[in-house]
This record gives sequence, C-alpha cells and structure tokens, in this order.
Amino acid sequence: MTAMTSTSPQTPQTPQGPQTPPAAALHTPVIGWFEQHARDLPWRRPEAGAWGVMVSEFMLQQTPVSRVLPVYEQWLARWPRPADLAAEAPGEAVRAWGRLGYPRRALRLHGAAQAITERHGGDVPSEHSQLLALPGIGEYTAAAVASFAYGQRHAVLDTNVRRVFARAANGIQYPPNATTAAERKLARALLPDEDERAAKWAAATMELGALVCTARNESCERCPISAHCAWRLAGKPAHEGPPRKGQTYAGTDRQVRGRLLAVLRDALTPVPQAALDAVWEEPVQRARALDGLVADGLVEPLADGRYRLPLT
DNA sequence: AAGACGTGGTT
DNA sequence: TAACCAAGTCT
Repeated sequence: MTAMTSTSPQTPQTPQGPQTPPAAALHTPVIGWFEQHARDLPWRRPEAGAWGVMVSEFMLQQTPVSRVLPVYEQWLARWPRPADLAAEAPGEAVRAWGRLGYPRRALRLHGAAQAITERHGGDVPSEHSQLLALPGIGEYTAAAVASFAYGQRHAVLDTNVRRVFARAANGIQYPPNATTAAERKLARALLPDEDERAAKWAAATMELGALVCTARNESCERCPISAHCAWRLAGKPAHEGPPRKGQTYAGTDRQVRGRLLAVLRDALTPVPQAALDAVWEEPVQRARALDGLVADGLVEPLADGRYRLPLT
C-alpha cells in the first residue's frame, strides 16, 4: 500500500488506480463498514470501562469470542474493579477461568490486578508503557487497551489486522508467523492522524478481519475495500513459504496439564495424589505435567501430599 | 527465536 | 478425521 501523496503535474486529475489509494481513502469505507456491521459486544459498551476492556483482551488471547462471552460476564459481575480481583486468592481466578484455556492468563490477570491496585491506585493505567509492564500484557494488548479504552492512537496488530494488511496491502494470503518490523511500519503509516479516528480504525480493521477477511472462506463481496485489495486483484494467490505453525495437542504435556487442572478446578477441598494419578496412565509424563503446573504457580502442593489451586 | 502453553468448533 | 483456527505472551 503506497500512499500517493505526490501526483504528476502532467496528470493532476488522473485517478491513481484502484491498487494503491492514499491511506486516507481506506479509512472512510472501513470505518463506515464498522459502524454499520460491528458486533454489539459487552466490552465495547461504554459501561465496560478500561477494566472491562482489559479483562476481555486477556480472555480473547487465542480464544474465540463465543467462548469468552459467558465467562466475561461472570467475571465482571464478581470482580467489577481491579481491586476486587486483587483481593482474591489467585486460585479463585484460575477456577473462574473455567475452560477458556491457557489458564496462566488467569494468573497473570490476577497479578495485573494486584499491580494496578498497588501501583496505579486501582485504575487501569492509560499509558502504553505502564500497560506493557503488567504481567500478561504484551505488544498487542497494551496497544489494544490504550486504543479501545482510552481512545489513543496506536498500531494495534492482532492476527486479524495482520491478515487484512497482508492481503490488502501486500497481496499475500497470510502474514508471517511472527510480527515483523515491516508490518509495524505499515500499520503506523496507515493509522489515521487523529486519536479517536485511529482508535476506530484499529477496531474496524480488527472486526473486518474477524467477520469478512477471515483466514478461510473470506467474503470479498462484503468487503468495503475489495476494490483496493492487492491480494484479490492478484487473483488471490495461495500462501507459499514455510507452513504456518501447526498445533498438536493429543498426547502432549498440555493435554495432561489440562486434565490435572480440571480436577483441581472442580474440587472444593484439596485433592489427594490418587485423584490426580487417575487422569493419565503414563507416570513420568504425569509427574512432569504436575511439576510444571506447580512451577507455574497454577497448583499448590500441601505438606500432607495433597494439591489445590493456589491460595497465595 | 523457536516452542510451550488449553480448549473446542469447523472443515 | 486430522488439521486448522481462535483479539498472544513469555522464555
């Protein structure tokens, strides 16, 4: 995507062609589409506040919206402010996380709530660097919270936005596995100048990737910038290069950890070793998985040999 | 910097 | 059915 800021004096009125419009020419159709088609999600409502936005961002990391919705509602009802969560045992956060997956996120969200309570007077910080310093908040989430909760101007590069830009601007089906400097540069160049409009653009491009410019079965007919999309104009060439990182699960430590933690989550009292041994046949892998959970702070071993979700 | 880290729906 | 995919972070 090349911003055409200079026009030849010979052809001042000549259209620049659909492939390379000025960045600003994309803003209006994408934002207009968003205002027409955006989903009504609870964390987008004004009453969600910065804490609601932050909780949603933690839960949405690698997790579909449909699975997040019910847990989000319960979470906000139980812990409406960071200090409410900070006052709880971390194990309660892990329990309330339910089956969202990646339960370390629950622990990190609890840790972030504690840091916010101690360092920021109980208010989710608005400064990008302060957000980035919180556990569980990386490049994407810091930008997302600053943008969505505080209306700031940041390049928000999640998997959806990266795919939209890869296609529309670079003409390729999928972005690289890891975010590159070139992607960040492009995202910054495409950002509207004004703060509120930049925040809208971030949400809009993300929504476009989630609903229209999807990983599979994209719907170019419904895309507001299909006329400008380099990938579509090139005939939608298939992805080449290194295979996208696959995920195996069956038989891995992750699966064993999941089973162990499920037992702990459902238990109201400390669990004896035998109850954990029952979830996996192979003893070496089982022990390794349990050790890992303890090392991660997701499980607390008691002196009597039993286990529970962490109290501290 | 490649790999670990959950879970469940879709193709 | 096996593989892919889902608003990433951390080491």
